[in-house]
Amino acid sequence: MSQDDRHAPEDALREARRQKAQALRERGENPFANDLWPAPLAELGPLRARVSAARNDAGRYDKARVAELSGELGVAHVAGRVLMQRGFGRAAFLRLRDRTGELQLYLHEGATPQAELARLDDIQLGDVIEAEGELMATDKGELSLEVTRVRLLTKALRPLPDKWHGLADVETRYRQRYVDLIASRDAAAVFRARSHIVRAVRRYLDDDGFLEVETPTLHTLVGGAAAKPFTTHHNALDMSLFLRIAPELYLKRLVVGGLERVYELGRMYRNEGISTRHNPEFTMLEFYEAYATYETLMTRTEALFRAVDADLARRMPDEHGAWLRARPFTLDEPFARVPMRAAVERALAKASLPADVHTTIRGEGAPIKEWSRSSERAKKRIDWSNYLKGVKKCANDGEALFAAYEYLAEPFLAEDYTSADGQKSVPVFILDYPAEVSPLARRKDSDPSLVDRFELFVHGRELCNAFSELGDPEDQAARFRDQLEKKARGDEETMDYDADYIRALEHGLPPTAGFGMGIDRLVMALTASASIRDVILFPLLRPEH
RNA sequence: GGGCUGGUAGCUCAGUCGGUCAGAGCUGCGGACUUUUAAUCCGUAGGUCCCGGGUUCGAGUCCCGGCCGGCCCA
Repeated sequence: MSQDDRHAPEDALREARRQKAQALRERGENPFANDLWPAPLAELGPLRARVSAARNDAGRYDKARVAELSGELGVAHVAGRVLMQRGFGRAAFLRLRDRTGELQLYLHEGATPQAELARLDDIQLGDVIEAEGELMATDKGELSLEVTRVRLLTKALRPLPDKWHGLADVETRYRQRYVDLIASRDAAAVFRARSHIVRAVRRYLDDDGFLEVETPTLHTLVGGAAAKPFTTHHNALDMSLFLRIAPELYLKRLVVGGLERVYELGRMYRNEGISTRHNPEFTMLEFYEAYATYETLMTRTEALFRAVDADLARRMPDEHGAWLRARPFTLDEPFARVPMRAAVERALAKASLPADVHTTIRGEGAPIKEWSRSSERAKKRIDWSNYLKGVKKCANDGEALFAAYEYLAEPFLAEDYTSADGQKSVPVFILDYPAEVSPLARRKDSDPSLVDRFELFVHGRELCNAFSELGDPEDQAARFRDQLEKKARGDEETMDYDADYIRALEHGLPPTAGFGMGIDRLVMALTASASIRDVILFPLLRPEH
């Protein structure tokens, strides 16, 4: 505790709690104990599960059935945080939560000794307690522990948020996640889901013979993606370093080295703006598979999504049902596979625009005013001014196709590619990107201006980026040189020339396909979360004060 | 970076046209109640109305600036 805290006037709620703690101390008890009673702890979830057969459809428990089913259980020892408390004369109900679930504690004169009932005076919402008692159901059918012994373990000196509304202030939710996790079941569920999702991703890859590796996060060169890096410095070597923006080039070196199926799941750092879809540090999965193509990886992507979602459904069935309904997309139908050029053409048709807009716009005097009157979409929802600005910066046909895709097609993916019943969007693979915007991908054999690459969009949001890897060291060296030119022209999101990577390629990269996916965005999609901050425990915020 | 929007008790929120507007519920405290489900009932305490200026007889309310958020766009 700092000097300031100690001398600050304490609000009445904290003072009342502090006094209760002091009263305990004066009785020779510790309000911050760690000596639990020696009996082993029963977990609340399993305790509930034990008598689940006594539960009816309305969630009420049958008294007699509970007594029957909990027969040999005897006295159970439980511990957790007090979430609700109702005094009722010489009886009381407490709701207790541990990491596995919640259970009501029922204290009353019939079963609870006077001395134990008196201890309720010390216990408040938010406190951590232990208790002993037998499982029973109340007249109203609420599963309860009929308490014979109770004890405060940890006094909470701060009050919990509103018990009904919880913590609504989003800023406080992000800054004081510990409170959010106590007060909001939904928030806690998202982070449990995240853990299951990450493990399911690992399991999918492990089961298919992929090796998990760890590569450096401190890089001497910028590579593997188009993004601005954070910089730092190593004192002993007096050397500038970049926090990694992608692990790609290291992982492909490992494929050269014979680790033909590798993956890394870890934190990346990009020195860019913050939004509902961007946090400066985020978690990415990359995997590389030798003797595979981007076609292989599309099949894998669908399998991976479905495997992860099925796992989530098994582990969190109740929450998963709610997320499933909240999701604006479905994984039940085949993902759409659309070459970028076709996506642009289709989007133009949907906006009732001429089929050559994306080429005509590059010339002088493009009739944008006339185009924007073609349809509601063209008028209100296509950002012509930024599209035009973007087109002006394009140095070649490839970049122009990409700009057309970005402004004409991508904003409408969610509505243009829907399930058979039209109720939900389907995920869309956009394929065959221009080589100019894909410096690490292999050119298509049938059209060298394009590359064997896809990105996956789930309800219009980019989740994955994958391609058949460029194994030709000379082509790769030329692409690196292009990046240097872009940098010289002022582009801040370019890669450095990585000579060692070229040397690695000269030893021979087997035909390989590689895949990257934002884990945070995957969690957002599966849990129907609106902001990346809802799936990152401690998102970056400006400091308080 | 731009547009819109928010900040009132520990928490959730109301506060009209600038004039008894410093309010409610929860939480806390005191009390009643032996099966509650946001328990109920009675009583009570709790405020830098984000910060700083300005306009005004008078500002939570209007204006300007700042701080910290949210949403959308870049």
